[in-house]
This record gives sequence, structure tokens and C-alpha cells, in this order.
Amino acid sequence: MPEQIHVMERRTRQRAALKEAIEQAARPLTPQEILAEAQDAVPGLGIATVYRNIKALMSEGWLHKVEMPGGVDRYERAGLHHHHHFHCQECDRVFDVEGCPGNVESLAPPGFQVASHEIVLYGRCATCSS
Amino acid sequence: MPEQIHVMERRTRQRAALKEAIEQAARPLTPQEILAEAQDAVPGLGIATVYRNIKALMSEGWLHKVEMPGGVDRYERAGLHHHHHFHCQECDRVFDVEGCPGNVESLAPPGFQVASHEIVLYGRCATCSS
DNA sequence: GTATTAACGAGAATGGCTTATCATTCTCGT
DNA sequence: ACGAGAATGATAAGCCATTCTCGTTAATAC
Repeated sequence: MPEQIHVMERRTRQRAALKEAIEQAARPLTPQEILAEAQDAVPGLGIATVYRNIKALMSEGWLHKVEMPGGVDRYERAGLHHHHHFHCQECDRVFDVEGCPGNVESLAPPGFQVASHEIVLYGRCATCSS
Repeated sequence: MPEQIHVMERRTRQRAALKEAIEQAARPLTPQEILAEAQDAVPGLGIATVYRNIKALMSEGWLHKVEMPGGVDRYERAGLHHHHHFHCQECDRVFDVEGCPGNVESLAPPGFQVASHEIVLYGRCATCSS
């Protein structure tokens, strides 16, 4: 009687390309951006695979969702230290921003409990400024 | 020959109710929230009318759009002084937050030009905390 | 009051992003 | 090399916020 071994995750070129694209970017990427990057390595890659793996990588804690105002969700490696984001109004890319003003919770009105916060800077990135 | 007089805007109960709801709320409202509030005054009011008037009030500068991460657009009176927002994770309402840490632009990396910024606090509002 | 026509209400249609379906391909333990 | 079934790719379907259509209502000028 053959043992039934449950394979939870297989190593595929697609998944490797997706993870590689995400790590190389070093900034939050939209599903479309992930697709475009990963297609350099795996030409036929489809958008469904991107979404499937985003969901999988999220649930295994490898990936983290970044929600930006008025835009689609973006994703970056989980486990990065506390940071914020810069949204370029020209190229629509989002970049990580180090540091935090601190003392942000004190802005909340009395009785409001602050669990976390997000700061988003808008403007033009270095590339679009030059 | 009757003169052709162009009426640009009529005073309707619906529009009055919408503006009233927005001013009373004193916080950014979603189209659905505006609808719910205004229906207290005008029961039959439809969602299309809400969107129509949002668009109109926006273009005449009376209303201002507030985009929140991972949510639908909200709207509040234009002309309010610089402030930020608190998003209650329990009731999903958004509140205004006075004050600003300042010195926020200095967070941006060299070469990045900051035009504006938004700070969003997450947690539980006073009502949901008690 | 009457005519004009902006504004309304209900529901259909649109447009995006995301998820589901399913036949096919590919990984991996044996 | 083989076989089970996980993963993929193409596309259909689902979701939803927003916009459009159109017959009806009602605000304004006279």
C-alpha cells in the first residue's frame, strides 16, 4: 500500500520568477507589475498564476499587502522593518521610504485607540524629477 | 420671441438633503453613507442622484475627495484646513484628525520631490472602543 | 397656471480587478 | 521512467463601484 504523501508546494519556474521579481524590485508592486517583471524570465506566464501565487505567498507569510489610496493593492516582501511609502504621481510607481516622524498616535482624538498608521508621500520620484 | 434663459442649477430637495448630510457628518462619507443619511430627509432618494451631485459639487469646488487605502472614495466639504484621517477597523468609518507631525517631506529620499502627504491612523474609534 | 427642461429614480450597462473553471503541463516521490 | 495530482494558462465568470439610459417628476421663468 503506497503511502499518501501530501505535497503542499512544488517548485515551479513561475513561482521562482515571481518571487525573484518581487525581491529585485525592492518596492511594492501591483499584480500587473509583478507579471511584467516575471515575464522576462517566463514569457508565457499568465495573470491568473500571479494572483494564485500572491494569495499563496500571502498565506505562508512571505508576502505582505500594501494598500494605497485610490489604487490597486500592491505587494512587497513581508518582514521589512517599519517604513512608509512614496507614490509618484507621474509614473504611478510606489517606493519605500525609511523613517517615521514618530509620535503619530498622539494625533488621535481622546478615546480613539491607534493600532497602526500609514504615511503616504505624493510627488515625483527621482527619475521623473530629472 | 421668448428669451432663452439658461438655468444652470436648480434647487432640489435631493441636493439640499445631500449637502446637509455631508455638513452634518463632519467626516468623510462614502456615497453609500451619504445616501443613507440623506434618505432620512428624502426617502425615495436614489444612488444615481448621489453620484450625480457628488460630481457636480466636486466641480463647483464645494466638495473634496478623500481617497483611503483599500477602500472606496469618500467625500467631505472642501476648504477644511490641513488635517488627516482615522480609519476605524471595526465600524469602517473615517474621522478627521487634527494636527500633523510636520517635517514629513524630509522622509523622502534624495531627488524625490514631495508635493503633498497623507497620514492614516488605524484602530478603533471612541464608540467602538467603549 | 403653463411651458420648458433640469433633475430625478430605477435599473441596465460599463469597466477594473480578482477569482473560478478546466484541459493540459510539469513536479516529484517511488 | 511512471503516475498522481499540484500548478499553469486561457478565458469565462464574478464582484462592485460608478456611470449611463430613459421615462417621469418637478423647479423655474413668464
